[in-house]
Amino acid sequence: METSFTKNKKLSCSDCSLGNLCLPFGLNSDEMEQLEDIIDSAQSFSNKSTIYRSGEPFKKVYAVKSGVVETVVTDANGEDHILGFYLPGEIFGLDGVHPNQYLSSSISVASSVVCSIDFKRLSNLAATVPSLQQQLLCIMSKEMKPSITAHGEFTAEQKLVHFLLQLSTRYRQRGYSATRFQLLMPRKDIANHLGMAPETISRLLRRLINDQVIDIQSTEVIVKDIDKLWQLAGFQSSASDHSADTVNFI
Amino acid sequence: METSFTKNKKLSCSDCSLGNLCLPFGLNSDEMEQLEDIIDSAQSFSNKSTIYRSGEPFKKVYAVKSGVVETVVTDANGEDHILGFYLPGEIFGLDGVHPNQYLSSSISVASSVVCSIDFKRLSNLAATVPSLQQQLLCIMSKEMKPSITAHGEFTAEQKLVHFLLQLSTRYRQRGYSATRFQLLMPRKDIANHLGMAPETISRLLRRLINDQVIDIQSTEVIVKDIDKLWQLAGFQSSASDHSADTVNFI
DNA sequence: CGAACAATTGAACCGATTCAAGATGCGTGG
DNA sequence: CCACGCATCTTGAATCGGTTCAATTGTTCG
Repeated sequence: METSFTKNKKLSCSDCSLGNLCLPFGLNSDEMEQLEDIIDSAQSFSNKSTIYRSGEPFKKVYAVKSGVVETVVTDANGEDHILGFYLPGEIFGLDGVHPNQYLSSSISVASSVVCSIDFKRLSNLAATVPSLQQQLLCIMSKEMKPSITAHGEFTAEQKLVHFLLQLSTRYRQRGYSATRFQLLMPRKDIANHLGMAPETISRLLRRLINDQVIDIQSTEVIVKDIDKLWQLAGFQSSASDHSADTVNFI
Repeated sequence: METSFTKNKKLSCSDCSLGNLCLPFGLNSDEMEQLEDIIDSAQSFSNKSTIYRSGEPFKKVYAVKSGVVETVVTDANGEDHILGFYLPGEIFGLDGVHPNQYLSSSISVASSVVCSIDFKRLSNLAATVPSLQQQLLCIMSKEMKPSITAHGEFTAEQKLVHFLLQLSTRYRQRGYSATRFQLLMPRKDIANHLGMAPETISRLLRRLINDQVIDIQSTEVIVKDIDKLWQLAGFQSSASDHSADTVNFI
């Protein structure tokens, strides 16, 4: 049993990110077949359409294939709170494991394609495939790390810059450009997520553009000075390499 | 395989909380023995002493037996950020699963007793004990739900009141009183965690005391009007029952 | 093309921080 | 046991960052 961790050399923690396919590396072809067997076919969702609703029983987890998905909770006052955005290659819905129902709703931003996986079958499979189990735990461990900027004590600019860096890093991890990427979600949603007014987002982006740190062409962000961006985020280290993995945390 | 979820009727999601012992229900005596076998003996930590440091390799997860433990990250500017507090019966250290090292440090607030569990052995055991696997996933799923008040858009009073309600709920879940509990961590740490100034904590607590909502006697909080507290938190529902489980989320 | 919505920009306002000072509590040593 | 010193907590007044409100411009789509 102890060896089940060490013998599978194919799996390292950086593999946890799951590639652009719905699911992970480190499986032999037989295991991979079993896995593909339980993945449902991809579904398309148009802008603002709901993938699952808060309160529904937890059955499936989802992987984004294209587009962006946001998760939202509505509080007792009817106010929505956007908890996070999920980019292509990322998994969402795992927060439903606990009370065995989704506590947030997931909504497609722009049009998105997602594929779903029955969680019971996935977790049963994980019990027989150690590397799959570890990857599941890895993904969840990652999501346990709230963006540190959520913990207050940061200026609006730091929060926004950090948000941009996070997107950049996550796109890069999935094989996309870290310096040219889509900002598909509306300002209003970014503002909601970061806990500030849409007007503030506007003003700050304007300032970043004026200062030649970034450029924005329609929905595309072009990072012109990533070091400056890191500096503005409040982490002066030339952190562009290894810290990529910890951007969610620090 | 499919039946491994349904046959173990002893396990329901509410069991995920782990009792006051280090580990969970739903195991037969043989499984329980295997589990106890891998739990290390309890260790004591004095006030402000470190249990593990950010950057150390991830080896163990920990359960609080008494006292309070906080997890902290230090950013590149040398500023500390308190990510969370762990009460008796709760598990911490699981955030280290991902990059296979701890990204936060854990520090005892006041004096605490904790026991540790080697994670490799725990996760190997989980692979053979489905209910243990599910509980692991459950605990992590719970921690994936950041306190919604962290997502900005809340007044300082709402954040603080929500924090108090969260403590109350978590103490109750572990069999302690929901209306009389210890506030062991200093104001400064609460302020840091909630992203506000210590002075603000002071003023708000004073107001809550003046308004007869709570009382504070040295380190003990006495909740005098829990309905009012929920109301102040911004969730007017008489939510004292089932929402207990979702307090982290909403 | 025009309507509806999203984004931008300016000016007044407000909540929370900051700075400064005083109060309370607590362990140590005389 | 009290006196001292240090740390935590409390309270007040000035300041500032970000919000709110309002008006304008830009963009998307039927």
